[in-house]
Amino acid sequence: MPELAEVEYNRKQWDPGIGESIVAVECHEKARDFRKMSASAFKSALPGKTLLSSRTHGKQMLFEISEVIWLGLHLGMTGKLFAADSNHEIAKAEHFVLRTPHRSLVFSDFRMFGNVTLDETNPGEFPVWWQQLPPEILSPSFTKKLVHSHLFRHRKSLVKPLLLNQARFPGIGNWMADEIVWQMKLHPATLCGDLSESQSEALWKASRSVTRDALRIIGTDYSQPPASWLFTHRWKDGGHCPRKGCGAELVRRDLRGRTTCWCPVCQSKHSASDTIQ
DNA sequence: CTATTTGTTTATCC
DNA sequence: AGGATAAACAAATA
Repeated sequence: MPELAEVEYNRKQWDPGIGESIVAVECHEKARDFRKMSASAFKSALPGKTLLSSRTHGKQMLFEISEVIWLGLHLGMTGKLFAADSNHEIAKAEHFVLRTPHRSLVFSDFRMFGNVTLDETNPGEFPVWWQQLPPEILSPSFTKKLVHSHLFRHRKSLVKPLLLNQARFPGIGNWMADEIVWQMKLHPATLCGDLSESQSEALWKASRSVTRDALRIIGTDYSQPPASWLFTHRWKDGGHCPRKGCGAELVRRDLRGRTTCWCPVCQSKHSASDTIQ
């Protein structure tokens, strides 16, 4: 379930291996996750190097490895990272394992929508693709004005699909997008161009608060969010709106290819151009 | 057996 | 030209 908070949680699962040397790499040769490189090049690049640090940006992860190699990972739909014993046996869905003297760092992804990259740079430099990532939701440059310009540029788009656009809202995924519009009482199929000035500001604020709360609760130890979040009620039919004094039955419907859950009472349509088929 | 899935890229259309 | 959209990708689970 990797959106930015789940990605941050997964990144930390390899922390026990920071500072350790990589003595061997095992991988499944034809794993689709190696779409931008060959598995054999991947296998030979890392032994003898040391895992130095890690960071996330939205749903992207970047692991720094000695002599300036950068391991980029994306978890796709079902990717997971974990640390296991050094004698851990590589399973079918595990696309690679980094062996250190003390443990195995595992990348597992049964649906294979993930992605693996290696980049080499000069000391002190990040890979070009990393430098070009858009401003993170909680960064100072993710301003109210920036969100407003996104809404204007994509004025013909529906608001929920825009929230899933990684070039604009990096790290937001399906449940966070639903949570954001639910929090601001906005119908997910509202046309971006129909949002008022105050709704634009509310969208900026809600993006940031949902991001902050998700990182705090899920990103630290994968805790279950409280029952006051839409999150707790959105996964199957028959859930009820957790907002105080509401309790209406939630609607679950496909919106532009993604299952979307909203409260028909709190998030009622408010313009003729709101369409959901 | 079928329907569903927390993501992204690609092709196509406008 | 740039943006919106549906389809494709793959495999497990209900």
